[in-house]
Amino acid sequence: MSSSEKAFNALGDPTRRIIFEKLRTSPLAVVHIAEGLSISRPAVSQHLKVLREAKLISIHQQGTKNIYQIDQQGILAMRSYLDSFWDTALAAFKSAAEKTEDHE
Amino acid sequence: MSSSEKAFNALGDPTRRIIFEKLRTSPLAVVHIAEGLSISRPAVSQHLKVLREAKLISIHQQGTKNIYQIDQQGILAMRSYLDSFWDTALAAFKSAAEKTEDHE
DNA sequence: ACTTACCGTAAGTACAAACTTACCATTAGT
DNA sequence: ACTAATGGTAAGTTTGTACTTACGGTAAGT
Repeated sequence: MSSSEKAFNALGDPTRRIIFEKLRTSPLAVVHIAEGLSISRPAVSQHLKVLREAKLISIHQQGTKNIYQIDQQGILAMRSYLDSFWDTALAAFKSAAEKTEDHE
Repeated sequence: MSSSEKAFNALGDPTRRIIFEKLRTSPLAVVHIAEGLSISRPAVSQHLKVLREAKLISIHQQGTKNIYQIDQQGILAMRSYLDSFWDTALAAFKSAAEKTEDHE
């Protein structure tokens, strides 16, 4: 399973997107990530594991707390996947358009 | 449900990513999209609906054939979502780093 | 008009994965 | 040493969703 595949799978879940977005402004401990969420803390832990394996977040310990923060690797993987569609899709679109249109 | 949310949900499924990638090089009719896939054609139709509602693909008819092609809207939505993480996550990372490091 | 090719939708099933509770491990503080 | 705080994992349940088959509907060809 490629890097971007894991990332797309991970962000395919709404709850994981919410968790991911919580880390946008600053790193957070698990307790704080779980705050306000309607699911149990173990469920949050399981989501964090998926996000971590997709390299969308990274962890570092601080005493008894596990601090999670955004990891750029996963984001980069998704970006380049999407970019790989960009030009080729545009070319495909053009060639399709040129069948009905005529010049320029 | 926002535009990017639908797109992430759509590309969260491996089969839909395969279908999406099949359209990378050129637009295709449903029959050709289903070729080589191990699922039934109606299943493909259902996936196409999800991708279409996420604005990741668009459709245009050609006789009795329904031709699908990449739609840039969905890709753009995902890109800007990811980009919105870019700077802020970087800033968060920096501020975290500055606590342990000291200058520059 | 009839047949063939193409494809979407409905309804029901089966399975993956998102949950829960229960438990255990580690660290910090007293 | 004991307690409290933090959080990961195991096992089992439940639910969402990716499938299937069956059907209907439209367009093109004869």
